[in-house]
Amino acid sequence: MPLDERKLEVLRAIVEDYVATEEPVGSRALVERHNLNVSPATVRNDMAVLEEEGYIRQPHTSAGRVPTDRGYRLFVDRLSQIKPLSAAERRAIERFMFGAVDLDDVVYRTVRLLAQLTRQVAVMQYPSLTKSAVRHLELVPISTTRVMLVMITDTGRVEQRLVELPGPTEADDVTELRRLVNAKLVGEQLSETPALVQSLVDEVHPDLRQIMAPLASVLLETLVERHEERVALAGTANLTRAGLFDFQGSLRSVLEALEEQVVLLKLIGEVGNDGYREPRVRIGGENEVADLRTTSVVSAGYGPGDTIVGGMGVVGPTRMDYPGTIATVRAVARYVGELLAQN
Amino acid sequence: MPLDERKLEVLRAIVEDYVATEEPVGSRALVERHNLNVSPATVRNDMAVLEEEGYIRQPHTSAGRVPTDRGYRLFVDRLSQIKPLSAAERRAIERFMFGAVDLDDVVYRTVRLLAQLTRQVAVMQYPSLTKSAVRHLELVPISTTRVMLVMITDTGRVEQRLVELPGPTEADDVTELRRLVNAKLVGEQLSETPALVQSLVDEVHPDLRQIMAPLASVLLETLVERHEERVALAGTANLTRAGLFDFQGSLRSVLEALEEQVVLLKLIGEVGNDGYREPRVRIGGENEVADLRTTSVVSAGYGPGDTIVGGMGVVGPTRMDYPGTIATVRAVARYVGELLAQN
DNA sequence: ACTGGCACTCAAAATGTCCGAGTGCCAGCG
DNA sequence: CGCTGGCACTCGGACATTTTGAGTGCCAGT
Repeated sequence: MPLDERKLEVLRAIVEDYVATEEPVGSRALVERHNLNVSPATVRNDMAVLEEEGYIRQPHTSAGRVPTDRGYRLFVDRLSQIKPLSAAERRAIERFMFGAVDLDDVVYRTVRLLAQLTRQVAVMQYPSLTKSAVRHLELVPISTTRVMLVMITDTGRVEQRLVELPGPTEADDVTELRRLVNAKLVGEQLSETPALVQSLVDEVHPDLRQIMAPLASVLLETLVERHEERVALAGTANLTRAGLFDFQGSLRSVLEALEEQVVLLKLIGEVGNDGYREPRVRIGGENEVADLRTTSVVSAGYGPGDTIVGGMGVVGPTRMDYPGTIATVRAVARYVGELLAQN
Repeated sequence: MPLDERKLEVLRAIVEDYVATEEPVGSRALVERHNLNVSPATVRNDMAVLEEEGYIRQPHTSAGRVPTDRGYRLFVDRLSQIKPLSAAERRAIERFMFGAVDLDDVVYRTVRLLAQLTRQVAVMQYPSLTKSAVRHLELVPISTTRVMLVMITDTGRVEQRLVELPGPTEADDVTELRRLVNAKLVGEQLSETPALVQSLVDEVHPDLRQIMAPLASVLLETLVERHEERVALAGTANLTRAGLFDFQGSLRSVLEALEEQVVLLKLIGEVGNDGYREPRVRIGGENEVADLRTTSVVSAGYGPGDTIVGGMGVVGPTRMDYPGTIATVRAVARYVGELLAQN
């Protein structure tokens, strides 16, 4: 049965009231607070239909109704519109981010900001390497057989790695290597580099090849592997606020899931993959991570200009203020994007 | 009144049982489980004395006894001896740490290891800068008016900072600056550098002074300020295990405290200051952080050889297995120290 | 100095009672 | 035909009451 206008209105009212009060909402309370111009009895009939269709349910007979995941989904997709941020919130964002000194600091401030504004757990992926370009490569001799490789990307990120050389090496040779490597790689997207590194090894003067080999393998490691997989987290204390009712007793497993960086990446990271940066909402069971089936996730991609270098988002109970949260996540993601672009 | 041998034995038994069962322990249960060769009535008398002296207390009349902070303190100081680690635990440490690729990875693995072994919340300070020495400074031109300063320390840590120059600058000048800065600072302890930076500004050729000034201030910032203040955290999920009984409802504030990096530093960081690296135990109210009055902290310094570059530790309910926890923290701190020394 | 016995206390669990919000259904109304 | 008011019914939560048992303190006896 298609839901008519009023039934949708009833669903919206239920979601809003339940989010606000945290208590199952009954027909009387509903007509009192929202001015649907009908009687409780009518609402009850509508509720019965909504329940049949799986949008709401009763915790027990003779209790009020509570939205199901499906109900929230409908609400998010069709019944809500994103609240514009208040002026106070806009100011808070600027104040909070003002004076960030380096990339780590930006990330750190952002998660805390998000956690504070949404009063939920905030997660943010460090800018992914693969989407950024090489700005400079530095080779620093540590001893005659060791060199520290330092890479700086255009997102301002710095990676370092130790390289063990096969034998004692002249400072001049190191300088030459530095020149070669920079000439070849600076300005390139990281994702393009593996092929280039290979050609470096092939083209290099035979005298240097022995040294180039280990350097190349470390380079590859630095450029592609691992480590783009870092995630910052804040606001776990907010989990206890939502507390015992949501997450019924599974608070522990939620915390555990949040500590698994890999899990978080899956959650937040895949935002960027489709090149779509607008907030995305996953509600309860829609979530692939079993431990987070009692939570909803609102995540968005961020990055300078048109590129997306990572994701950020918020994890909270399914009973959350979706319009507000979505708006906040979007605003913060945009702001950080601008910040990165200025660099 | 001085406590005789048996009363101490009773206290030890109470602590051990309470830690094991999480329930107030009564006189009968005590004589049954430990073979003190006396009757419950006798134990009751001893308990009365222990209570008078403030080592134990009753949650309510007609309940068993529970150790107080003071009781735990006595237990830790005089009644317990550190359990040697089991072979399995030793293996776990090695297996877990094997293959760590860089400093960040070592820290990350260490906290997770600690959290897992102790089944509590683990905290670890990133190796502090002040105790380490400058290995190399690099200046990378980003544009004509911007330079990226990269510092590498002998603990393998890398710090970077952007420097805004007052005007367009020649590459040659940058090279010259790099030479000057390195000549002056490489090999010096970070704590010694502020004076040297000042002399750099004074001694530099007047042509370069204009450029040196902003560089110097950023240098100072990088060398001393902030940022040595980073902390890694793991195992917050373990808080829920101890759960509702300990931390009575203050779980939230504990989580909040744990998110405050500054607080954690105070907790863990001061270990190194006295140059003493053995585990230190702070029990309940002994703790200076108000939000952590319901917890105990076991912390130790770590570092290569004789120097201490940071602290690590464990936060848990006062009702914790002190001998085991102390042993684990000590062993892990030592292991990490050795690891750093090998570098 | 220790023990067994006894009266007493009190929190927690079990049981019972009541209340009201909420429901489903139905007959009547516009 | 859709909405409404009315009514009987359900059931969880709040509250009061009782029961139970672990634990205590104290004292007289060995």
